[in-house]
Amino acid sequence: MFGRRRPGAGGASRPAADARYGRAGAGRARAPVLSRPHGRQSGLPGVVGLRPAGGGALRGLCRGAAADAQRRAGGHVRRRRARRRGHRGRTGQRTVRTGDAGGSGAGRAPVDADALRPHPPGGSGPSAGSHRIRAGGLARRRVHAIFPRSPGAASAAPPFRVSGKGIGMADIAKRSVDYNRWYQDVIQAAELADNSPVRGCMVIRPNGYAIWENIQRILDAKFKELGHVNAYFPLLIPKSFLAREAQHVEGFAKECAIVTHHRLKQVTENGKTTVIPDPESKLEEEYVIRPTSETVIWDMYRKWIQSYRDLPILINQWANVMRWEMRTRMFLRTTEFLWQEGHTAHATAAEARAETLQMLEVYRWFAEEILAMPVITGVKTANERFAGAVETFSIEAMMQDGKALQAGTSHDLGQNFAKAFDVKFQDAAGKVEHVWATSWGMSTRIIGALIMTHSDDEGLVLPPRIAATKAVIVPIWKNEEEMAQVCAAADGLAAQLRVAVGPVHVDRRDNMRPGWKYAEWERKGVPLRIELGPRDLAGQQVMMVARHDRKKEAVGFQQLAEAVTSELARIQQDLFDRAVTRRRENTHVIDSWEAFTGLFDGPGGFAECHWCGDGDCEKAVQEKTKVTIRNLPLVRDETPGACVHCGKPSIGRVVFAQSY
RNA sequence: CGGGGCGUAGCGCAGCCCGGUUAGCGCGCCUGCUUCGGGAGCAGGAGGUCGAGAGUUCAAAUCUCUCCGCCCCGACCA
Repeated sequence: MFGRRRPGAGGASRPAADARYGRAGAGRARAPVLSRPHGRQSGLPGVVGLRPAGGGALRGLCRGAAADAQRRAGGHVRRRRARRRGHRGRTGQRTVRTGDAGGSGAGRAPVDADALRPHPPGGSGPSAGSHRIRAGGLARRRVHAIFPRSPGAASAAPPFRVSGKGIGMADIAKRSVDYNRWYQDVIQAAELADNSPVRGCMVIRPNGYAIWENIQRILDAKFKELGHVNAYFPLLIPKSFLAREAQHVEGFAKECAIVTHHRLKQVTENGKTTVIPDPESKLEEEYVIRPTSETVIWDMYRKWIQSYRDLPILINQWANVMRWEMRTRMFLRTTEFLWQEGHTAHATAAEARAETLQMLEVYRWFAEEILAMPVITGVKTANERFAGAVETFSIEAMMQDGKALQAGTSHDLGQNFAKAFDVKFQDAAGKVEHVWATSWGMSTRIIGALIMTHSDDEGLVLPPRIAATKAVIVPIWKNEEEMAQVCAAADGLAAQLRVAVGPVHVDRRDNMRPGWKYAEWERKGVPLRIELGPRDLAGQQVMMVARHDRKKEAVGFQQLAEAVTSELARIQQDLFDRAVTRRRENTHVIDSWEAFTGLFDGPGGFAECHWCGDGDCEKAVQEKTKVTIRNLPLVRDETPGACVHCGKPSIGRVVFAQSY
């Protein structure tokens, strides 16, 4: 994810990773990330001989298989046609998009977007003598006046903007029927993102951005704990910079947006006024919108580094980047995306390698502990290496359709960029040498992975640790008096819960019924729902319902904070366990080509196979089956065997899968 | 960038083939009343440059051309 694959030849065998830093398996036992590994990584034996790979990249043939799967299941296009036909052919019966028995949609209740917005104090005061509460805009404002939003409640305002029902109301396609459609539907239904007027770019909506903010907050804290600092480098990169590192330019040249002018000019043609780039403002040196920042950063590092005393430099940047992709998908591949890119400079190769592995471990920790997403840490093959890297490491996750998704990468850049940008330092002995570099990144793509790891046919499912709203309280009432009592109690409980578990929202909208609210919060992935009605109030208890398994439990007011805390922990663990189980069930040790093609013609998943280490052999597999080597796990079976494709000797198993 | 599909109200769609009053329907939205423990009911109402631009025509959502966008497939990739 961090970078372009290196298009050209790979290096010879590289030192392998220290197994300490990788967790390949379900990895309940975690390697702590708390301290920087000190000392050198001694040279380690090759994980597998990574041979020089041939030139041009061979790319994601993997899509075809997904397409097949989709065709099998009845694809998008067919679905649409069916809908159209349905309208024409069947008398009066509309074609319903999913299995919703509601059909006519008669059962949809109204929702008011305004209900949760703070109302201006003026003009919303209760008017004496009026007791009309429930209906109508004005009356609704009175409700808010009766129950003013407390400062506490306001500060814990939901990241979910409660929108009108018209938005995100589309039924969600079933995963089993149309996985791609389902993915898009979930994003729409949970209001995570929307298409923008700019091709291939998305608008990240508040619900989606809240997830990104949590990702930023948690990762940023971890980076800083490990000694990194943040900085910001410019969006525009002089075109010539890209050309400095041969592999790098080859990797990125095809998808750069280029700034050529600095001024627009109004022109009127056939009575229409429009704007064009002013020919007189053409730039002498054109700029490239960064596809990644290695070049600008290393140009600066040259100025900042003279002696070993200036090292290491451990800088991270939170930024947007742009890669002109042919085909885009929300979060997974957009023309512009947000990410974090770390760029470090070191005095020794060993230190750089240690940093690379340390950050890989950070990503592993983050994916597994925070996102409840099990990942395989490993080394990329030469074919899949970042353009300009000596070695690329990745974390790979399995999505619910069995395909792999690279969720974070960490690169050992060796001295490639130091040489390209002439960054040298003098060591303690007075010797001048190029510095050693790393870079590592995680992007908004991880949100796509998060969606595809946990969500279900009802909508988004979020692990509590990354969810912006941990729980939502739905008060239930029949009349004004009950409403007052129930809402007051809900506010009190919410205040306690906020202290215990963080953001909690009280959904006091009075224009929709509880059932509607349940469905809405489920779509939006809030991990826990707490129902509180008059009967509960009488018994001093609530009903607590988990989003992911709908487990329902009555909890007394006194035990609530504790119960919610432990229930959120249970949810977090369940989601992780569920994902681990799914991965295990869809991971197969495969030793014959027949079994290999059988797996990927059929259900798909991960295949642990022997591989000879030859890049051409890897490409041949890809061309035949659309399956690629995801990585060479840091912890893996190193029993010798025969390559699953060509039969040549192999010194260990690697992970094959179709990928996003 | 090649192949296919689709752009009509916030969402989902009909109308287009065969050009002709004020462009319809469901949901949502607004107003009122009744409702409220799993997606409420009735009544009234608002909302449209028919993706954009040219062209043909007395007349274009409808026919022609160009462009833009979205979706699927291929190529490419985080």
